[in-house]
This record gives sequence, C-alpha cells and structure tokens, in this order.
Amino acid sequence: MFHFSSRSLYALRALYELALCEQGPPMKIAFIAQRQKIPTRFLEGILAQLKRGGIVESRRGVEGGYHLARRSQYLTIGEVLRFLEGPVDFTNSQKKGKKDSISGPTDPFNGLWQKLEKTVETAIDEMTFRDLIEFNERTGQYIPNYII
Amino acid sequence: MFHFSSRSLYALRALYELALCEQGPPMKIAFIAQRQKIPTRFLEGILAQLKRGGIVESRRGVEGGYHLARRSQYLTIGEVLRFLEGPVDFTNSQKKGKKDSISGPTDPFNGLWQKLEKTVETAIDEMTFRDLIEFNERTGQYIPNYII
DNA sequence: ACAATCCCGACTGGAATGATAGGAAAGCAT
DNA sequence: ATGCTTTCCTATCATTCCAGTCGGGATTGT
Repeated sequence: MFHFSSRSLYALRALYELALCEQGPPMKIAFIAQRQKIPTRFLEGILAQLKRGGIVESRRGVEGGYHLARRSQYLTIGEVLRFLEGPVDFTNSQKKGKKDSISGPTDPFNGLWQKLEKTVETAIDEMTFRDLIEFNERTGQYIPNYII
Repeated sequence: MFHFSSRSLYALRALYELALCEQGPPMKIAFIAQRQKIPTRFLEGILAQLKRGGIVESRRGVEGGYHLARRSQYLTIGEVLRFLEGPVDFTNSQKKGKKDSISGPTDPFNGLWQKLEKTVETAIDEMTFRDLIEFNERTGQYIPNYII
C-alpha cells in the first residue's frame, strides 16, 4: 500500500546525489546512474522531466551535466514528489478526466482522507534535501564516499 | 499521489453500509450496490474476498446476504486496507518477488519512509467503523436516510 | 570537425485495474 | 423434488500504467 513509482524513487536519489555535490561541477547522467544503480537511459528521461519542472538545470557538451536549480535547503521532498506524482489525494479522482470521483462530498470517509492528506503533506513538505544530508551525516546511515 | 484502488474504496463503503445496519438482517449485494453506486457484479467479487479474509460473513438463499464478522467497534479501517492492499510500505518492494527493493538499508530516505509509514498506520488503525459512524452522525456530513 | 553529453519521441512487454459473464452451489418455501 | 433467490467460483476482456529500451538529433567545448 502507498508504493511510490520507481521513477520517483530514482528521482529522489538522483537529486540527493546532486545535493551532495551541489558546489561542484555539473554531474553527468552516467555518473549518477552508476552511483545509485539506476538504468542510464531511464535516468535520462527522469532528469529531463525534472528539468522541465524547474527542479534541475543542465548543460550539454563535454563538460556538461546536471545541477540543482536551487540550493538544497530550498528544495523539499514534497515538491519533487508532487511534481512527479501529482497532488496528495487518497481518493480515486482521475488525473485527466475531472469527472466525479468515486467519493463525493457526502462520502463518510472524507474526514479521514483529509486528515491523512494533511499529515503526509506536512511531513514531506518540511523535509528539504539539506535536512536529509545532515540527518544522514549525523546518524551515519549513509556514507557518501566521495573521492574527488 | 497515494490513490487507493476503486476496489478498496468500494469495499470501505460497503462495509460502512453493513456497519450502519449491523443489528438488522443480512444485507444483499444488490441493495448495497444500489445504495453506494457500485457495479453489482464487481461488488460480488469484493465481498467474496472480504469473506475469505474473515471481515464479513454471509448466508445464501432467499433471506441471505452479508453482515460484519465482528461488531463495528472492533473493525478498523486499517485492517481492511491492509488486507486489500498489503502492508503500508512507501518503498517499491514488489508484492510477489521478495527480491531486493529499489531502496536498501543504506537508502538515505529510509528514515523518512519509516516515519511516514508509522504515521499513516497509526491513523488508519485507530479508526474503527463505529468511530466513523459516530463522527458522521455528529457532524451530519452523511445522512443515512434509512426507511425500514 | 569531433567527441562528449544532453535531448526527444516512439516503442515494448508485463502487470495491475476495473470491470463483465456463465454457470455452480447453497438455502428456503411450497 | 422443484423452483426461486442469492451467494460463490472461474474465466475473460479492455484499458491504462509502469519500467525500461532504442535510435537518432541538438549543443557545447576543444
């Protein structure tokens, strides 16, 4: 229940990688893909999408690559997830057709869904990539191991 | 993001309907389907599944129908959702193949996922169908309109 | 010119989803 | 027993989504 798509999970990890080296030169797709074990061509498409969403920027050519469009303390997990997966919504409203969803205003579960939505949104919106890096540095759960 | 399947939403609403009349005679599929605007044959399958999960019981024949297997104050939303949609899990572990999921123990997002999982689980596990009925009676958001 | 790198759109195989259909089995009345 | 009602089981189907691949085009620095 509640699974994210691989696409979103890959995107978050790629952005984390970019955040780790945000003051360095642009980072190449192939490099990110190798470090995070993401299929290269798949990651290409994901990063292109993130670029269209204004989350990353890129340069082409021999010294090209990707970098964050903003600094990591201003980029939240929630913003990325919302961009990739649409708004938080536990009911079944379809993405395209704005027709009536299964649950309407008289749905007895509306209160519960709204409470859940708010809880989750708060959690993912107050967590920035910088927070994540700091947290993992402190707990040592994730070792960057960068030799540059 | 986080949509439930129609199946689960239908199931919850059907159970809500059963809970509203839990002291009455068994309720027929066709009746529930009509009240909650659920395709009848689809609801058949859903209720059969809920029966196999020990959530409802049934009787066949002319006075047959469904009723809750337990009283509504002992049936939580969480139990139903977990039965239909599997355990709460924000990472991408596949249901069948227990192979390695995309995120491992060194995933920098593990802490966030675990926090979210716990929050959501708590919310859906402490809400029973009786709670729902009482809440909706108080706020008047949902009018049963039963004429029996 | 050339090589590195990002960029774009099409495509595919598999799985999940949202149903629908035929008929079997069970319960009850007569 | 017969027949009616209702649940129960299995199969099928169309559509959509998902993960991943592919070929080739556009940019950039040297």
